[in-house]
Amino acid sequence: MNLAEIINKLNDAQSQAVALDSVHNALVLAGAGSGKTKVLTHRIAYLVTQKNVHIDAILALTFTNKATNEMRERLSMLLKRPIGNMWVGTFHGLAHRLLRAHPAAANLTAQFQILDAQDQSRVIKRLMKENQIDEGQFPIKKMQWFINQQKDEGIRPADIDAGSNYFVKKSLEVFVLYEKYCNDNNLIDFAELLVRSYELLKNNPELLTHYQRRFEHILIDEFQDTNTMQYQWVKLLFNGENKMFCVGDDDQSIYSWRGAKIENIVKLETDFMPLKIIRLEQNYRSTGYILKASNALIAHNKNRMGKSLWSDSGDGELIDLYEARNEVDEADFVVSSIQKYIDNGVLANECGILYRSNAQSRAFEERLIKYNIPYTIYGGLRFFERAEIKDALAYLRLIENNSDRVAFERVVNFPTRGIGNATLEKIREFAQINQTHLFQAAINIAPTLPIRAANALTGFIQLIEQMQNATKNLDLPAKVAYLIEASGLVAHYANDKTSSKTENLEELIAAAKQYTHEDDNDMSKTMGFIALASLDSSGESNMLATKNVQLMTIHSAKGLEFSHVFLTGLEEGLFPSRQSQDEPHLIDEERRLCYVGMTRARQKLTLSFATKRFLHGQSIYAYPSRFLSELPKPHLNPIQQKYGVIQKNYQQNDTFNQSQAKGDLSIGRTVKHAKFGFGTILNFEGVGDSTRVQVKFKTAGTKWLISSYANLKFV
DNA sequence: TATGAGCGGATTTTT
DNA sequence: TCCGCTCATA
Repeated sequence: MNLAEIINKLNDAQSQAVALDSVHNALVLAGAGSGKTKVLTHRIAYLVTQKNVHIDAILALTFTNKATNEMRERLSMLLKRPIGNMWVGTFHGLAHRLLRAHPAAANLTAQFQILDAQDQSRVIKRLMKENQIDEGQFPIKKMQWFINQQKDEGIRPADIDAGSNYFVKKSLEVFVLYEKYCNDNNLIDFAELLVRSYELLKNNPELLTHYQRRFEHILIDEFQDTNTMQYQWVKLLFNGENKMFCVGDDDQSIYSWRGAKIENIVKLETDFMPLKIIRLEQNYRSTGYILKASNALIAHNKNRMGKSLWSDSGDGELIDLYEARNEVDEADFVVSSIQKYIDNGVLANECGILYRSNAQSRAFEERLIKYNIPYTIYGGLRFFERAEIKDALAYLRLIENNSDRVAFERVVNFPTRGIGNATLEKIREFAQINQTHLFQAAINIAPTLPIRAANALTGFIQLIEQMQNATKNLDLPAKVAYLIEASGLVAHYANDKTSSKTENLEELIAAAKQYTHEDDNDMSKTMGFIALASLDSSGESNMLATKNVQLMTIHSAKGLEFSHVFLTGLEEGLFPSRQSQDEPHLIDEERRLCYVGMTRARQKLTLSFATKRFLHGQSIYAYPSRFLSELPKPHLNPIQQKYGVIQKNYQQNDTFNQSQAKGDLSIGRTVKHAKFGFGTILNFEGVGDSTRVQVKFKTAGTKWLISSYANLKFV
């Protein structure tokens, strides 16, 4: 491939980035639809074919497996060869690879296993029960959140000073128990993959030097999504000789609640000098009005790096805006519009229905069914997260490695075989005292048990041993095929005709057949497959090509595009969500989310909101989202409600935060509550006796109150 | 050990 | 309202 071939189809900014000199590190601010993946892949192709950089000297990091797969595919096409075990992967995937390559130096045995979020929760739950920590007071979710948050920041229990905060104290206690459990059982959770591989390099200078020298070029996708640990991780690999090439878009940062730090983009300027900032602002995706409206929206955010998308593809159609009476009306409008598009030749899978929260999908589903339009909903359990799949994998793990505790606990009594809690406790206790693993403990303890329990347990031990023997010489797919039968899983689900569990188990064999094992040389094929199941739980090497209308949250739509997009539920309290209402920085993130949603559309964008919505078992009245009033009116095409209700001129509510009179209630007004004291009205919704008021109290925090009960006094 | 009543909680979820 | 989880019961 020659230079012209690489550069030809790029615009100025893109080719400037691709052919950047060998002196600078780069921050490429790539707006939505500006050809970010193209720049990344072409940069690599440029380095390899023009600068004679060896492909092993390149480290390319993404966040999702989807992005990784796409990049690998495009790269092998550009380079016209398979890229095999080139270091192109997700942060977690490559961290995992490092640990597999050097387990001992990372204080792990070679058989260490990944603990996914579900397993993690189960472990925490057990530990809390064993140590009499009350789940009611200290919810498992919160404990799990606490632990992961610390790890994402690279914080170990020893680094935490709980002070006098009882909740932190207890959380720390759980953290300590959890960490001990993981260390004792060779378990690595997602966050730990990063921390541990970071420590591996940090504590082994010669290893670190090796990788610093090896990776002459480090490229990172979606840089705005890096968390503290990921930033530290790449910073550690940077020695000043090698070059960083970061691509990101601060306006599309929508995961700060998961620990992503937009500030990392700013830190680049000091930590990776000399840095060249390149902006990709030409958009190849959306038509003019969509782009201008999106620009206008995001301009309301403070602290941006600054960027303005433009396009030469013309204004296109105006953005439709529909005010629905309720969520059913909204769904009917959206689905009947889709029907019209389809009738006019638009492919159903080019229509995307986007919403803020999963609960909103229901109304759309019902309408789609009514109109007989096939649809696909994204979200929910993914293939490798399904119970029956995890059960099968647990058998596979146990056969592969008897000492796998998580696997043992999962299937020792599933399908049920009469091994109860009492027996299990004895096994755990024996293992603890004798410093052995559960399977060995089971073997030792079985003869000492009462006859029924002894038989049950011996049955399980023999089952595993027999499966081990039978599968010794089988390849992976045959192994899986054998074990789903022999374990009794297939039989267990056989008479369950309502679910697709049996089909899923069959599907697991297909997944095993497809698994290529090309880039995991440090593991056996079986181990590689097991790891893949944790690291890429989607179970699809590529996004399923469907002909269906696509329904998903805006978060999951990031990175996707549709010719026709419906961005729905644009109501205060829903989008932006109620939880973000008091916090300007959270509102900014909601606004970015809205920006992401809008910029998914190529040709046609339709926005909608409902004045009344049935949510959590009650009707909620809501105002149109403030984001709507931030869009330039000339770019919008308000659509008259189908049932002839007079449309309110919501655009008059230009600044939502300003006082909106409603009887005595007005936003910003000071009130006094008998118990909570003085406060300011932040918001209110509903009418008559069901009016709810949000008040920010000076001392009692922010609360929603029913105004007819709260007896607020105006001051 | 399988089922159902009763409960609390209900944004978003890359790995 | 609806889902997931716990606990009591047969």
